[in-house]
Amino acid sequence: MKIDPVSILKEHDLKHTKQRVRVLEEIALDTVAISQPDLEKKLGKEIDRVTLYRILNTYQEKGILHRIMDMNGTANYAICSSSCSEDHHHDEHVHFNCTKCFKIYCLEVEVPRIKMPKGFLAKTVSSTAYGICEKCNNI
Amino acid sequence: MKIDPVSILKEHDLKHTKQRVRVLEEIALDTVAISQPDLEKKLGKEIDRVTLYRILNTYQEKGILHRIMDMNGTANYAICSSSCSEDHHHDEHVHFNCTKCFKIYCLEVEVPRIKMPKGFLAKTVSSTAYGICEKCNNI
DNA sequence: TAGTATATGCAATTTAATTGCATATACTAT
DNA sequence: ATAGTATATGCAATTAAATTGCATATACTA
Ligand SMILES: [Mn+2]
Ligand SMILES: [Mn+2]
Ligand SMILES: [Zn+2]
Ligand SMILES: [Zn+2]
Repeated sequence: MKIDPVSILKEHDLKHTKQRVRVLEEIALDTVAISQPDLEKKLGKEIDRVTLYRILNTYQEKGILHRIMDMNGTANYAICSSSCSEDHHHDEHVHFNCTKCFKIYCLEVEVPRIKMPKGFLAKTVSSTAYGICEKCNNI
Repeated sequence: MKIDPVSILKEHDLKHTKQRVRVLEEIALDTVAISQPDLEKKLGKEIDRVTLYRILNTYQEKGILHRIMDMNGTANYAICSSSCSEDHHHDEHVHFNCTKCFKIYCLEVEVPRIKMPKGFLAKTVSSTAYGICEKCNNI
């Protein structure tokens, strides 16, 4: 899937600023999710820390990015599927968190349906597998 | 299941201190997991913040508690099933995170088996459902 | 091109987590 | 019961993460 930051911004009625474009570019570079700390490092002083926080929040609200928390409570971000919108995300795929390289993959695997106990009404389910990723397996 | 802090400490070769007992008591009060911030509030100045961090860490390592991260990256703690040990946790049940009261429940539901793509080796899978809990449903 | 709305950067706060060290406490051996 | 040893605790200091307020810069509209 090709990412065009500029048109993504247009589609979501967001102003076109170089910081916003930059963040999308950086995240689109790799297919795996990127952690907020890594993102900060990559961007260095191109973008103010606070601005980055704000951009990531807006992107998440608008359905441009989805946030995946890793086992340490660190935020990771990945591009949403094209069908996500402000009101509703459609990113119910399984995530894979490598315990060696710590990368987080968005797998093309649907989150399995889970039968809830009486009284509990599940709206979304998140499912993360922890283990060794394909790259780390081949080393 | 009845919780006896003192014997739990014995079983795991941990020194019996009033702070450790206190933490276990507090967590055992409710069947739902308790968040670290809530725990801090409850304990007030009975226990130093740093000590609490350390106690929670050792309990987790020893397989006495398991940690569940909520959607905001906040740590929540719940008693482990009796079969958990230092080397191996057996807490692969589904968690339910209420989006209204924010409580986290350990459900008696096994995490479903997920088929991994070639190359990915899953060791554990975590599964959390978000929605409205039984209590909030009845209000 | 001027006017308006909002995004950005910077400084200041607030909150969370970690580290080092002196003292207190639990357990062991006598 | 007591003394000796190991380690848990509390406190102070650091480090790191996140939030807020506000002045200025920038993008879009008319
Ligand atoms: Mn994903
Ligand atoms: Mn649990
Ligand atoms: Zn890996
Ligand atoms: Zn609830």
